Amino acid sequence: MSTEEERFLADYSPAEYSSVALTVDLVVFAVTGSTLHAALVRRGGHPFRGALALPGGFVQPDEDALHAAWRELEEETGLDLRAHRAHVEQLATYSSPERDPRMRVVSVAHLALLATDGRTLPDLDPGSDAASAHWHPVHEVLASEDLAFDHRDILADAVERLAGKIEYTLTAAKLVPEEFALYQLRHVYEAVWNTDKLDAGNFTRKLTGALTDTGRKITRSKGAPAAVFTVRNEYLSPPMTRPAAVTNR
Amino acid sequence: MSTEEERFLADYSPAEYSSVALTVDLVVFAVTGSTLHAALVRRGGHPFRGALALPGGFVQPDEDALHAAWRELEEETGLDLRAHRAHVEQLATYSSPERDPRMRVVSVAHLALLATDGRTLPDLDPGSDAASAHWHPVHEVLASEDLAFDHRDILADAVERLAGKIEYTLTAAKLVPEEFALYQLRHVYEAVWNTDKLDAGNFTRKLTGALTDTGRKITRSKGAPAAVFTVRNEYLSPPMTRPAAVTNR
DNA sequence: CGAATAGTGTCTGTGAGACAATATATG
DNA sequence: CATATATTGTCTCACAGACACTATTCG
Repeated sequence: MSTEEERFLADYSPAEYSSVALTVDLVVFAVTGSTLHAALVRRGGHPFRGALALPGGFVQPDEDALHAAWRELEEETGLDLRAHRAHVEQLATYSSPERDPRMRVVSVAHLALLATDGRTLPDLDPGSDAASAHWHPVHEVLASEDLAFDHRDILADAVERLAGKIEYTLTAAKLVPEEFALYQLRHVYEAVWNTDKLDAGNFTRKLTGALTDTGRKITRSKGAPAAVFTVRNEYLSPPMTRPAAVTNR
Repeated sequence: MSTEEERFLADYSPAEYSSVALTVDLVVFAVTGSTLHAALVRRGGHPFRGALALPGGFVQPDEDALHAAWRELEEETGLDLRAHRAHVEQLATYSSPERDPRMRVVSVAHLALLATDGRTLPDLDPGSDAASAHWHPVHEVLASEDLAFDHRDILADAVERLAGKIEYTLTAAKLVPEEFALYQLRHVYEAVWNTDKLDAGNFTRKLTGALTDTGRKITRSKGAPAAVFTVRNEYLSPPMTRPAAVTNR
């Protein structure tokens, strides 16, 4: 132990000081259609063999947790982050002494949002090892699947965080290309809130105030062409209101 | 290193694994009048000698961060938690490798709310050592004082978290006795939002829906007696709206 | 043309905010 | 009585939600 550390410990009384292994766990979300998906890993080894788990890894000595989250996002999913718009933010820290039966591991969970066009999910490194990540529909997983460690809690917390945050911010736009039509954004809201009751007309009216119209239009298979927008204002005022229906609080 | 740990590390590739010291930092809030106060410690030693800092301490091997926060709340402030209603929740984790110049310390910051009657602040162990905590007005400290480490960021994040949270929950009631009058709750909102523009009549109307009237009344120095309420519903729907004025975002 | 979709118009109910009015306490 | 305060009443404006309507595209 260095003298610096000894002086440090002298600051504290009593000096019970122990070290922990610090990891990040990632909740990686992407949307197709009106379904929210998460990138999950099937565990090959003990403990929780065969169960689904969140991707993650150690925080290194020279980086903070957010940096580790970005690095692991690239390493564990095999994503080319130059080709995909991505957003990462801290979720919460899980520190129960028993959360990993092997040793003390404290994990700073992060929320990662990947932009999609709403039709296909980003490729998750098909060539990597057996423990590579695959997309799973979130609300179905939460309803039926067993998850390793405390990853069910983390995943549920992540969904709730995102569901709440898109009420008063345009965080939903992180799940959609930089330029997007309103139906894409609407599908994100439906996917996160697990509902289909969003009136397209009212949705348009409520959101256009926070967006910039590029003047361009795009067309789907059928129907009138939709205007293409970019985000003007990160905050929504007044906020969107989540339908009371499917909300599981 | 135990065999368990070795097997554990084999899960990861590459196995760069390092340990960190894990601490909790506490943002302890209480309200008198319409002013939000935080319990802060004046640092005696290097680094940041003389600067104000948040109370905190190490997470011990057998406890999680929340438990450590409760323990440190009692130890560092000398508060008798049997005599004071208190609420503690996790805020965020601060993990920059340079946040403590002496060694790698990762801190899970927590928000602690102490109930007061709005007239006096809880006593902060007057008999303890020189580094004992004292109350400071939060918005003044943020405007003028230097804080040690990254504690200014943590304190500002805590205020913003609380300011946002009382918009859609009755978390403000954690800063007030279990049974309270509406003016007490209104003062909490004014203190946290750093404003005085809350109309008493409208405030009453908006909140009574989430409260239970005990039927009893209390009287201040002058004026009509105020009804005494308890919390019925933890969530506010529709939410309170924060006045645009003083909000510093 | 028929089907699907985008965006606008319209109506109604709810609630926020401003402020007046009333009731009730103290000194 | 003068003053302070709590609570209710009233009015207006803004907006959410429901839904009809129009315009525009594809097949």
